[in-house]
Amino acid sequence: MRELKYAILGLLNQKSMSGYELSAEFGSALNEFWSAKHSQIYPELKKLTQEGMITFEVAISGNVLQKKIYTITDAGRRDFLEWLSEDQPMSSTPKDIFRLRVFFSNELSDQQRLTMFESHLEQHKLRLSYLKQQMEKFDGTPDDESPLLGDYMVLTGAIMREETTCKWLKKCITLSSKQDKEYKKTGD
Amino acid sequence: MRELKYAILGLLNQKSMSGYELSAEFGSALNEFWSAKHSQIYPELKKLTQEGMITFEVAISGNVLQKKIYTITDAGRRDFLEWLSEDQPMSSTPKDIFRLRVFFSNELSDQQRLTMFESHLEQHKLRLSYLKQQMEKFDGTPDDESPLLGDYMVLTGAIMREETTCKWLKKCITLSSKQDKEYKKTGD
DNA sequence: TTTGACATGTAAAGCGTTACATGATTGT
DNA sequence: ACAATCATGTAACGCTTTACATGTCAAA
Repeated sequence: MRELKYAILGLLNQKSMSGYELSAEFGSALNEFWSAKHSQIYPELKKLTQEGMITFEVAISGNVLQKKIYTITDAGRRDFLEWLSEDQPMSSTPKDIFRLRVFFSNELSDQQRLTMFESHLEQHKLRLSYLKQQMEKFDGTPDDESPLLGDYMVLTGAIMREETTCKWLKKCITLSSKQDKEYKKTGD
Repeated sequence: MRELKYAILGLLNQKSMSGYELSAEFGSALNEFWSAKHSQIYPELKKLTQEGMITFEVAISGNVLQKKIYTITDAGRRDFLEWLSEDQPMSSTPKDIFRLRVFFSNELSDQQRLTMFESHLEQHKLRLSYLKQQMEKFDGTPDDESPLLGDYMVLTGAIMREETTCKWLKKCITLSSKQDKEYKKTGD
């Protein structure tokens, strides 16, 4: 599959940069749908260089510190574009450990279950507000020619996803405590 | 992390079954948020047996075909319940190869981009209708005591997620072709 | 002078998929 | 007889994370 390969080629197709900078990209712009540690990136860059997909030039930061600035080659660009043009079927639902917990949550006490949902709701609310703040970097909606449109689309998708997750968690909280109030009023 | 371990323990906590049956569970009920092939399940069952989390009895189907029916032990149940009770932070966004493609999609022609979105929209619509059909197995909303509630919650979440994905894809289609109509009318 | 960011690598271990391998049972 | 499903395993390969390992640079 070599998915990391194409993530890297895609980024280098936008702009030449070092492994460290690529690493930073995976931590910011792409973080919403991809990630990779430097321990995976550096070996992949080595491999891509050997395969002729990219080349590098050594640059100096300060006096001696070396960094390798990688540039995509024509072969690399061709390969990347070919990959991008393939139509690939929808991938299977990704593993989700939280949903696994929810599936088994009838083994928890009502209180524990509620706490679990509320804790996650708080975290997703926070994530949502961060994403909305990210949205401010766009000055309106990019038009269909803009190279920013892809970025805008994935951010929009991420916000919609988080909003839905929050709604779902609220619904789960309602379902968990649905009969609780009546129960307690009668029981106490 | 041993997440497969807890997925298996959780299932065996509901009901004793064979590796083959566990395999089938991963293909149906849990498929919305977890999966595992038999090549991963059998070694894990072996390991869990060695660790004293589960035991098995050999049963015979037909005349000679053996199957191992696994049962969770008290130690296994304790371990599972402890894991379930831990409060774990929200996990980072899973890798999504389609969103990676969308991010880079400005390199595609308008037509290619549109086809990509439309193809995925069709697939997600199909998935959504399948999930809605699955929902019919529930006779109304399970109450908060029901062991079915977790199942109901994850199905609800999956439907909400697919609905949002469809909405997002439609939005992407609009954004891709936003200025196209005007453009073509003027250009032609 | 010390902290944090910059910068690049390797090693080990775990997780996951595909492929290899075998054989019984049931229904057509 | 044949196919589909039941049933269980191992091997090889690739991907990902965590930890190990080293050293520079800029700012406080």
